Amino acid sequence: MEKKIKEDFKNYFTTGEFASLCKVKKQTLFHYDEIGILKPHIVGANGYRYYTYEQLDIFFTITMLKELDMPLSHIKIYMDNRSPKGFIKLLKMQEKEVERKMEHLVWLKHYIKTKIKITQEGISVKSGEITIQTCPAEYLVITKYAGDEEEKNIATGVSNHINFCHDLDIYSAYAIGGMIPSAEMSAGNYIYSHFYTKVNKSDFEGAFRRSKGLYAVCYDSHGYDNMEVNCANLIAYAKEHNYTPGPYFYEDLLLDEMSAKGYDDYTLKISISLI
Amino acid sequence: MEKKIKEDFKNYFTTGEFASLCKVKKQTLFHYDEIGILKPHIVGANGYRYYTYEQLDIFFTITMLKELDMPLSHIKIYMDNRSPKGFIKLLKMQEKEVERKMEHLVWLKHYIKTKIKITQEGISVKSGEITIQTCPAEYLVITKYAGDEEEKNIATGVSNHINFCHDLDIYSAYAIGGMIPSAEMSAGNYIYSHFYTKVNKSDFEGAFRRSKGLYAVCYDSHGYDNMEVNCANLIAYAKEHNYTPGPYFYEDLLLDEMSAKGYDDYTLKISISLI
DNA sequence: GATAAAGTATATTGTAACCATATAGTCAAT
DNA sequence: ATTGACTATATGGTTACAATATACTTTATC
Repeated sequence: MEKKIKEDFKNYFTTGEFASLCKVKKQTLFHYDEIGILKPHIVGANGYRYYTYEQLDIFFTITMLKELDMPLSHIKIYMDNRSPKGFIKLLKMQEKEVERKMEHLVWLKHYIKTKIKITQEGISVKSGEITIQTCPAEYLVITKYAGDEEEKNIATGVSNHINFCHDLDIYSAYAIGGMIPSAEMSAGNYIYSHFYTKVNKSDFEGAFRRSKGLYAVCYDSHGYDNMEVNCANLIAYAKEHNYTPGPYFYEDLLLDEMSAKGYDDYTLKISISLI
Repeated sequence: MEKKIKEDFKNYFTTGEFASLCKVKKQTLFHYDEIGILKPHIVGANGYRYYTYEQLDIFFTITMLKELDMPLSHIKIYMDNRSPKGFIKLLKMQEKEVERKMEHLVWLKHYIKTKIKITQEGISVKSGEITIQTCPAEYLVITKYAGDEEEKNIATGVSNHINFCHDLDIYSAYAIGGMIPSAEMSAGNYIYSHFYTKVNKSDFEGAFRRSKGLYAVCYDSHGYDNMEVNCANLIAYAKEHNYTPGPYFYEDLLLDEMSAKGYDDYTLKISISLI
């Protein structure tokens, strides 16, 4: 009797063997058996599961589908209605899914690279010091931030800006920046007039072009507290050197909560064009 | 008092608002608060959570890390020890992760395309009919399947083959094929001598080259049952047409359990070179 | 100013796709 | 015959939330 069983199942894999070939735990196979997406080809009188080598390919295909985020429940639905034509249809859908994922990864890579650049700039600066930089043109998606004084608050302004960007499918690695009219500043009001998000020219037709040229730039690695002073310093600096300060301060956040602990350690960049 | 609270929190987002900007459920923010990776900037006396717009960027960065399969627990560890330099280190690691994922997707795409091709061939064939095909050269990773008769069983042979392929980092979209010596076949034995996996020439230096040229090919869409008959027919056909049959039958599985329900609906392809 | 509608909080349970562990039966080898 | 290796089922745990229930706050409306 023992001999007989051995003979019968010689060409099959036990759960452990099959799992090892699949490079997964036995548990996974139990689970797949239970939910019915990959049942052993036969089950012995002893309750042992026996798999064929053809089933290996099924397992790998299931793995592929899983990697493309298809839930096992959907795989189950497919398996219950499987057919050669259905399989091709499924594969073609997955092919598109792969392409979507690739595009997303390309975007992610760009996002990461940009974050690295921003953070490196944030690390390398001296706080409070004013420098003159020749900046290339930059493109900004901007939204006005005004409304009557009563309603005015940064949250709704930023919210509007974010929604505007989302509607345009724009998700930048840059934090939201703020524009402060230098005229208002001179009058003693540090008030945002616009919020912006840096984009590539190609990302949005109607992007605002921040012209290239000379900018007076000041960094501050102690958060927002000295912003007014920094702005005043920039204006003073411009006038001292016989430049006319441009109409807006640009406020950029370089180091935020992701690398600094608390508002007081944020690193900000303020720039104003020199004319 | 009410007015006071309103004033205080005017520039903050409530959980719901913040969630909507992040395009997630409030629950997610509760969860992040609970595990400590993204706590609201302040919590009101009423217990309400208030988030700043700067935290949006944190949320998106966390999302990015999550998409690259970093568990929230690791993100938490990072957040507890965060620093600008640490952030750059993290980002550079994620950049590599993106590249790994892209490579995998390239492979996946190839895998899917190959599966489509195989399945389409499987669909389009007429069962039992013998055709002559001019086949291009193909490269196979092969492992011998012999040993003394006692130990001989398909499971261990296939297992050895799989492990051999895995060691070479070869994961083909092709199911495992079998080579049957035509001499043995003529003697009445349908016995595999080798198992093989189709690869690209570049995948493996030592790949066996299945030479290009004429092949007699027979498909069977009713599983393994008629294999011996099909092989005999192929030999007969070759001789009839004054060809010498090559040394091996190649047995390929085109439609398996992934598209067919049960052994009897598998579609197989047998080919033998004509000399 | 009262009430309803909308939003927020906590707490509990549920989900997917397993993993870990415990207990018990089976098989293979000495 | 017994040991060690393997199998089975069953139960609880994990991650990253989602759904739901209940209670409290705030906002909007009459």
